[in-house]
Amino acid sequence: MAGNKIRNMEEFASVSGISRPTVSKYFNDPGSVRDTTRTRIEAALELHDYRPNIYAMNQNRKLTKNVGIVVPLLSDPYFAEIARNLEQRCLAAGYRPTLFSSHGDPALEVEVLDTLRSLKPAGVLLAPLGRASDGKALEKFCEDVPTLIFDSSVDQIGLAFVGSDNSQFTTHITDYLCRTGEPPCFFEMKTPANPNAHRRRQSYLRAMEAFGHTPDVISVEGEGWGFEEIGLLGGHDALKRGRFSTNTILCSNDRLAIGLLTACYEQGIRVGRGEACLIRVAGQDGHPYSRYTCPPLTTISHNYDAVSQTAAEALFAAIDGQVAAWKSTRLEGKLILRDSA
Amino acid sequence: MAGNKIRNMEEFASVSGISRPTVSKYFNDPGSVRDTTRTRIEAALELHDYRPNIYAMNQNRKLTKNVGIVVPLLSDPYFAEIARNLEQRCLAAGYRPTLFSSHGDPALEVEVLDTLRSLKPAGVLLAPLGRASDGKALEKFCEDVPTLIFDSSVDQIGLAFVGSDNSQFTTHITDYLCRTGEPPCFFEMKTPANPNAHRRRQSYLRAMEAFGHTPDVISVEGEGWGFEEIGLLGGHDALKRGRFSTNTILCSNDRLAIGLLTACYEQGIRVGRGEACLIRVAGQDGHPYSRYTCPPLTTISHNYDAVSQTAAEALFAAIDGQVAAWKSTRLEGKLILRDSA
DNA sequence: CCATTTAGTTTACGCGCGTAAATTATTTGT
DNA sequence: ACAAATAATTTACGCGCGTAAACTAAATGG
Repeated sequence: MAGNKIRNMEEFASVSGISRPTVSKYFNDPGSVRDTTRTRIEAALELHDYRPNIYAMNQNRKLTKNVGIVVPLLSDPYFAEIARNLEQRCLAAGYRPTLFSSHGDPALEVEVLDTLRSLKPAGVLLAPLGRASDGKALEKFCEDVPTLIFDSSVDQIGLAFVGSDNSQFTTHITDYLCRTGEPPCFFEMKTPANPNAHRRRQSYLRAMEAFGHTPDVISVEGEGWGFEEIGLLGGHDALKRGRFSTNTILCSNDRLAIGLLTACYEQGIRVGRGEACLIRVAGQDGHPYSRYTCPPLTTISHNYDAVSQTAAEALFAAIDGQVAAWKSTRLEGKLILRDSA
Repeated sequence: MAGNKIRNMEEFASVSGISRPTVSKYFNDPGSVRDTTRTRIEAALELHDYRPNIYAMNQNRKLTKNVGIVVPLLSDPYFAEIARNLEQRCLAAGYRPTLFSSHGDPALEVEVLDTLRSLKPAGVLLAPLGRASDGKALEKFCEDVPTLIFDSSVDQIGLAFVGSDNSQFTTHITDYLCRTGEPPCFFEMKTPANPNAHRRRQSYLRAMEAFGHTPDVISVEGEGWGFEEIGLLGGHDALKRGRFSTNTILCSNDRLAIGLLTACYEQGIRVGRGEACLIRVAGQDGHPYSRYTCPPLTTISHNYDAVSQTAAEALFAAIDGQVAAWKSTRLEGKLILRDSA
């Protein structure tokens, strides 16, 4: 870490007393050289602070160590959190993660995939935009680059899919709400960006039927990824019109619930399970901010750790050449009881 | 976009009827070749869908087109938003932005800078962690790589600093609060991660003095970047102990305010400017979620656009060789009046 | 201790492109 | 139309490393 400027691997090899091809092997996989050799190289590294030129490294390597992580919207703390989690796992596994956000824009998503191609990544962890995605482009990309799809699935593309079991989410929380009070209405976007939303509505309908209740779905207008805003406006409208047939509202996702809670507040409608409360509101996702709504939001949370671990490990296995048939893994969520329902 | 696989620039040059060095020139700067030549190359591009190998490109180029964007915590929507803004500007200017987060960890920040070095970026837009940053490491990095510091300044390192005028923020919103009700107490973290927090406290003290009021600073315990949590716990504690000497609380930042609002809610203390409200709460930053708190948060907002535009343009100018003495640009914030104060 | 396996060394080539120098072709201005 | 200026071509080299082949040295095992 201290000394002389080493300009390339040749020079570093000579000062470390090891031949360049062996040093090269070391940098590709430190475990592939003998202990004594590794020790000598690492001793030299302490003294001379050399790092291989990544451009030269990746130029001819069949496989780089790059891994792309793509999320639909990085400014959504849910995706930011899962991206962070995936990033750490990539680093721990010796890969070089690079983070991309589609910013909610299908055209940008395609551009991101294009950029990613030129990085020649060993693999990609991709959470598609969903409905709005350019399906053909995604499919083509998955043919060229080992890609694991997470969060929301699109056909059977890529190596595999890992996400949450949205049906279980909705069934479970609907069950909870039914057991503890009036059966819930379902508050959602009319044209959701994400396919998970459809699964959740279907599960709500099935669950309500199974429990012998009449479902009531309130679909609000609004395009794009500004869910809080949509929940706020749609919530105001639905509340004013008395659109909710029971005193309990299950939101399709937490961000929508955050907007709805604000609408309730602004209309002076007290939310929660206490005596003075008029309605109950629950969300779905376990959004990082759900703890800090007023009242704190009852929700069913993704298992962030398990989703990212399963996704990362599946990708790494595929990169290591372990072939596996396409499969879909959907992990259960955990109910988080707070004051809102 | 349709056809044959072109393997390298040589092949592409031959199918486009232009010599390779000229094609190389084109890719480095499309404007550097004659119109007729550019047209021919672009026609060939339509047919053959070729992109230069970025690793080979960057290997010998003195300057890559890479730009690093580093923020302290990407899961904070404030940083996510400003990062997105900067990213777009880099793309528009023909650079290849890469996003990094220090995840609130000084050790990770150093690692990020190390990774960045190996990318040989043309420039870096860096928002340091602040107090916890390894100052020596930052300084050394700035000597090696053209770096523009934004959001929070650390000495006089890098090309320049661009951020918000935190003194103006606090003075302005303190003034507003004094004019519309009781003068505010100041709610902050005892050991804030960010130097902006110190500026804000100082400005609060000065402003209160100037207005002839007695300042009251409530500094709560708590380490790290979980500001909402710190605001929640510290808020509960301060409320229970009656630590606030007036009915108005100015928070050092919006995330702290979000936690405090939750604490107020949980203690049944109604917040706002209405009749039935016991206290007023205001924040600082213009956090993306501040619109959705209950009540919606009165705050003073960063000028996201202006900050990122100024920062990006200053960096691009420096990359283009325009030398300029180090300077600090601090942009004014805009008061956003909502129901909380 | 010798035969066998495993790891390191030498030598050599090539990846895809940047870039420089010398030359030739094309565009300007007048 | 011709000289001057500008742009493209040809030729050639090198960047820093991956990687393959043939060889030699070191570890292993019975």
